[in-house]
Amino acid sequence: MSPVFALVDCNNFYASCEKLFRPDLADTPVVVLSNNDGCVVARSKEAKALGIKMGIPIFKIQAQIRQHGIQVFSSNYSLYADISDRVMRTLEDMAPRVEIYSIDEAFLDLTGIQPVVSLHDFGQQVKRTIDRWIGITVCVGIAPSKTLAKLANHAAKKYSATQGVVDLTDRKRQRKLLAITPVEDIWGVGRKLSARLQAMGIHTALDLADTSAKSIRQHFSVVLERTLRELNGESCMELEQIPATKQQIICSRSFGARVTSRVQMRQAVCEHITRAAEKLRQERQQAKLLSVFIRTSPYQNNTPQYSNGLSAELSRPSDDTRDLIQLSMRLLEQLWRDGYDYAKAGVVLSDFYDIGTYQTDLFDKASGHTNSRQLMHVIDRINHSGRGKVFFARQGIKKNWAMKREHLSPAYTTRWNGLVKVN
DNA sequence: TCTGGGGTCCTAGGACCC
DNA sequence: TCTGGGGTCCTAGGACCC
Repeated sequence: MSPVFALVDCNNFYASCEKLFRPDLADTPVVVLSNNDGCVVARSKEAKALGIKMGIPIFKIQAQIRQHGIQVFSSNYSLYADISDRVMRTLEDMAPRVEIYSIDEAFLDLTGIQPVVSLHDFGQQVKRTIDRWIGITVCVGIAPSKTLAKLANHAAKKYSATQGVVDLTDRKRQRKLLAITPVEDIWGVGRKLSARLQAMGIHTALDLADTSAKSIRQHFSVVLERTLRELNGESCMELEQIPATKQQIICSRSFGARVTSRVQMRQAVCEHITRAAEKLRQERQQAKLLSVFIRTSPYQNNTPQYSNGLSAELSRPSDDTRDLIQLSMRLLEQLWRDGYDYAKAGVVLSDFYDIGTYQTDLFDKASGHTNSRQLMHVIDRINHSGRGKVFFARQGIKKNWAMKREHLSPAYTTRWNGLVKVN
């Protein structure tokens, strides 16, 4: 049976989440900012209509914000993650196999449902249900490959006549859409590839689909060859229900204010490594390799620049925050140079092992901390309870470098004191 | 003054071995 | 002493995505 995929994608997701609890903002332009209130990462449809571009630094649109009364929000990930969960659970109730692809989109496997219910009707039903139950608007694209489903979803978003659902299982409709799709709008084709393709005279998705797979393979790579095949309706990417275990965990941040002292930098790295260790334990993995990097701002070209990173192995894989802090502090001491305005620091954990599978050598001493597992478990539980935080002294208390979040909305769904009040 | 963060996959090239 | 080629493994860097 030939496969059928649906891509369900939430419209303007972060902006929609912010509006969900603020009915007064229903028709107001809303933008959501990146961490540190740096640039715009989401826009409501009203903000898009005003021409606010994705990724633009906030300071460049101050005039428009004032002029049009645009509402600005710092990103509130716990809110978005919670709304996302509700959407995904609803999808899982409606389709037998679901791949959660990102915080705001999911692929569904619709193979074989056709004789029972029309694909278009099913798409409409999904859209209606998410709208009624959660209050989030989604668009649905349906096609025989993931790449085409993405394209169908784009079309559903772009053309209002589709009412948010496009069934692209028909070959003729596929080619019609491909013909009016610029090559850079294809999933998997970014700026660089697009430029090279244009130079070869490949301007539309249809141009790419009609190029020989062999020549694309030669000039580019298997990745683009796969994209080409998918554009022709040949499914080369399967639905992946079970998320693959991570290969690496990165925690990094730009500072809210420049860091110039070693003590503050230690606190920041400590904080990152602590978060990374939490994520690692959530994955039920232990890491053997740790990297630390620090750098000044590449945008400040009138001040001296420094950027450096170092990696080191632990003697054995660990998920104990104390081991990771210790090693990261050693690396930081080697990296640190006085006299710079540091803008960002981060840590990377990699080389993962399932807990208990690492082969120690015969003469390895018994593991470092006897109470490690229990202690980390207790710390994680307290920190997730919402009732308070336990942290390591090194993380510091007065954090001048902490992330800027001046426009944060309340935690409507995950904190009691963030609950909406009805008067 | 102010420009995000967290990932994946693929390829080329060097090191090393036989 | 000189010369050759094939294979594997690892890493860095590039490109992409949301």
